Amino acid sequence: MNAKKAVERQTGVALWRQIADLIRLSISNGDYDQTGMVPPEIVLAAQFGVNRHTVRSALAALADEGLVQAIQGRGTMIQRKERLSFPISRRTRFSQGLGGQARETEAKLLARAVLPAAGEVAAGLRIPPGAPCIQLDLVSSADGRPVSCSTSFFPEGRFPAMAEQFEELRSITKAFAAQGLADYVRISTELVARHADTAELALLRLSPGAIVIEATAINADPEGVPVQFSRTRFAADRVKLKIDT
Amino acid sequence: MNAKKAVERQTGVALWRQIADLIRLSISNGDYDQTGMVPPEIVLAAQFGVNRHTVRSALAALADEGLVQAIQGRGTMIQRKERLSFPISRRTRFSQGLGGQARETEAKLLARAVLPAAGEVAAGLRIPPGAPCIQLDLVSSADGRPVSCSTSFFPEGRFPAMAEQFEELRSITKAFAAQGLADYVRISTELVARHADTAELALLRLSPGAIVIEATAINADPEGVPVQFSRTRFAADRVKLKIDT
DNA sequence: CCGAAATGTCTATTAATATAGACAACTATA
DNA sequence: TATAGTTGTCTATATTAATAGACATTTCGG
Repeated sequence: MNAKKAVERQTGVALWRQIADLIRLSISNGDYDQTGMVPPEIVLAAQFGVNRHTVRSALAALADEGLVQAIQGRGTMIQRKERLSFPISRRTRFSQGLGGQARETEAKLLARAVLPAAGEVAAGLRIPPGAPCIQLDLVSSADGRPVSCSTSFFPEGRFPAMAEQFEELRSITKAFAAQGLADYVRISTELVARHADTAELALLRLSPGAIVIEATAINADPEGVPVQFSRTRFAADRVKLKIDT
Repeated sequence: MNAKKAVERQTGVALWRQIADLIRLSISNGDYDQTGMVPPEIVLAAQFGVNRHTVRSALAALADEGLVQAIQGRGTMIQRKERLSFPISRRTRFSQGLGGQARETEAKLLARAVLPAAGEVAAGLRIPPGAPCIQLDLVSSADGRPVSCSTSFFPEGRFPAMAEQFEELRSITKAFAAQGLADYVRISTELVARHADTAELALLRLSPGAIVIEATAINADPEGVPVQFSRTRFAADRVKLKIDT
């Protein structure tokens, strides 16, 4: 359990960032729950085998994220410690899924468009390439912290008012219902983890070098006809995906 | 689709590493499939808004991974481009899951031990804390490339010969069968993505800063009694997890 | 066989990262 | 109210990362 906290040099990742990532991990693992504080800078410096100033750079980055707060004379206190558990199942719904974990969830519409379906999207939705589909870009937050950003495609022929309905109802599920689809299930999910790109860093308010989990999913009506192709990028340090089989 | 390839400075992640990660992503996305080559260094430098030497550092890192090979006068060729699709379902089995994607799969036993079950393991296996369990550490490879490393725990009371059987049969499924358990299913899976630690970098032969997907899973016999608690770390740039619901 | 286009190698300079040490400022407690 | 323990700030220096430019070397097509 007490994994050796080692950092490596000349890897293209600055020591202070490696250390910040490791401390963030320790916080979310609950390693410091007894005290509610990060160990003193000198102790951390010894643990990682670096200078105290290097540790200070790491802690400054974490303070910048709002994860910790240093108080002169006392120490560095942990402000926040979250990793929302996010269910992935046939019936995944964003806000429901988070259950009682967040007081408030929000889905914000970033962009909408109607465009001809390209290869992957057309194949997933099983519509001819070039057929019109509606694209919605969303950012979902829990308690004001962005958790994921997503791009969804819906067949325009079947759900022409998807964008308007979503804007009014603030929910994909309700927008489907308003257009005659009472229920839908997930028929396919693929997961990939990678570094966040610049757009994602901004949308999810991540620090550079952060990780996103990209879930490419297809939802279908009860008859199995695809109704939604979506690509959701989760902020990896804020969520844990729970797969219900 | 043509996402803007932007890099950021003063982030603690060297530009050459950010660029290497982006190029690796482009390769696995198939962006360069038409030519089978990476664009010329000058072009990449212009795209990323950096000096040619910085791009060269990135390409050198990728060449070090064996992903590309530069040939003077011709260009930089893509050597390898893989992302194994790995199914996650109630009946996930490592070698079966990879199907025809790899010619050869191998599971190597790194370490074995008998130890008292600690909190999380005991809870997952539903045995009293302190009850003996068998720990097996494995590295799984496909075609000689490490794909994942895992730590599994089995209740010693029920499967006392787990380690020996695995060593002989080279398969968890067969080792279970040899001890009277013909079938088992996955009852729980949790996924988290994070940076690889030093041990994982070595085991999976990753370059520093690489990402792992950590899957914490519980397998149970047909009656629903847990038989295995496992924590598997996948090399994120080599796999795509496919969830069958 | 020439020249365009690509990678390889070298030098020099600037900016960012990391180390080192000293001491000030603040907190909690004996 | 000392004092130990902690964070904050300053200076100085060495190492690494990034930029800039020049030119050599190799490949390939006209």
